[in-house]
Amino acid sequence: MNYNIPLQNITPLIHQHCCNCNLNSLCMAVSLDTLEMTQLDNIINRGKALPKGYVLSEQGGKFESVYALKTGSIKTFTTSSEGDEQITGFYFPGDLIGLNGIDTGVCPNTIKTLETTTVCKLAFEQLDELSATLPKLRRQILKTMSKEICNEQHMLQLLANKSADERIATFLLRLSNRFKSRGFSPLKFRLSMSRNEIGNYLGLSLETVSRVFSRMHKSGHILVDNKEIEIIALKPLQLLANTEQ
Amino acid sequence: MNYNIPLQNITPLIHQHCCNCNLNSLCMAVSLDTLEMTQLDNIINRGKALPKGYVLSEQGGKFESVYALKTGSIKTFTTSSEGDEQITGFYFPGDLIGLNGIDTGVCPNTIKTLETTTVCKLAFEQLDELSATLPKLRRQILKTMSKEICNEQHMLQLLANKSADERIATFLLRLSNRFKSRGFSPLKFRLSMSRNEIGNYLGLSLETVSRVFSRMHKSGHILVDNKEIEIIALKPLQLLANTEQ
DNA sequence: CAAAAATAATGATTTAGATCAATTTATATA
DNA sequence: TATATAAATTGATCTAAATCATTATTTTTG
Repeated sequence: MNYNIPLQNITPLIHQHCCNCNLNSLCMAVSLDTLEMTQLDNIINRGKALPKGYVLSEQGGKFESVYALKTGSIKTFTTSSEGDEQITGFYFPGDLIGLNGIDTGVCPNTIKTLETTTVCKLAFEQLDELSATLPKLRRQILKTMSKEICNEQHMLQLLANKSADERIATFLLRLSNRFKSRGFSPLKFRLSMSRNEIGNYLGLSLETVSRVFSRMHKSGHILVDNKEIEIIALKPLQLLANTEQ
Repeated sequence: MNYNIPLQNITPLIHQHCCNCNLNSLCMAVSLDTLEMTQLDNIINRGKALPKGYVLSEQGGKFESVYALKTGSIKTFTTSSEGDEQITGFYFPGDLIGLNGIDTGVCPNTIKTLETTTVCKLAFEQLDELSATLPKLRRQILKTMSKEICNEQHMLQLLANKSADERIATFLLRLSNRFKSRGFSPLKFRLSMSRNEIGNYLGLSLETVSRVFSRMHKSGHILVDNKEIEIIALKPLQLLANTEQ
């Protein structure tokens, strides 16, 4: 055997099937056995790396596929008739994106990469058919959508009656939790979205986002170096958030 | 045949099976054939009229059932650790409620009647099993959740960057559309929720809700008589909403 | 690598809607 | 049917965050 293959050439190989994917437990394939995973494997279209700003699916287009995020990050947003954009979510490795097109058969939002990103593309019709015979897969799809609803209800709560400080603190803590569950550092991470995008998502102006970051930096809660964030005082930040993450 | 049976005694009889239910097309049973409907019928527990303020399911409780609303109206809300309530949705006949408990197995919000209300209770495990053999039913469940996600994303957009006037106008127009699709009058309806509940849902104080109602009344957009609303100028109201319903 | 463009930080000013307060109207209850 | 309680309206005041404006920093690109 040749052990001299460069790492970057090995990586795609060991990750090319669901059963070897390290995102297994987060993604579709949770708790499926080997045979079931092979069936799932057969309907997956593994994509190559997509550049920053790449549009995976456009609002108004036909709903056909869902996407499993492998590396990088993604934003979803709706564009109003006046042309202004509302970000509806940020997504990270292991997330399954695009299921909300089922109802109307039309994509209700645009899916766009925030940085270099790799995804697996799943044809929805085939996924649905497969789910008839794989109860665990069926349950996983429902769980994903259920979680999405809960996330959005959590956002409603945040937007309806929380201050700028509470929104930002909650935003950072939720990111922290999500990174943690993916095996990334929960206390030190890089924001792949701009201040403007954070503000848009949280219903704040970009100036307010910037000001709150500065304030939290000065008060010693976090360390802000442009897009690099380090949570210094977790408990006080949680207190500041004043909400469940 | 006896044609002298009072109407209130007939109604429960002709509505006791899904295939005779006038909410058919909105609810679970959309496009199922007679045999399929009979199967669905077997797992449904039809309830009697519930009084105003009745709690169907409490936040934190075990997730076991979903509810199909037959008559009346319902609100769902989350309660934070500090005890304040955030309304996440209002529901009307034909709506299917409670699917967001699937992810964690725990009810993420409380489901409460806003007035005298009747519902059908469906055991989720049985519903899921049945959906394996009934593709249309499976699709209907996914559609319901997908629609819920879209609704909430629409709310995010509303809360993130719309004025009080836009929020209220959009709220009224969405109600109008929902009543219309249920065969009720789209221009004249009774609000089953209080100003306080509307404000909570829309991220506004009850005073602002009241003021906007008064303003819209004075400007001739709507007619407000306490809980009775009549939309007088639909187009101008849509213009005021400045958003898709 | 320098110039241009985009993004972020910070200060000054404005404002929409919250909060506080009082009154009116509607609903529940004895 | 009167009384108590809750809900809604309306006015006065306050404030958090938006907007406008400038400067600094970062990123892109020729």
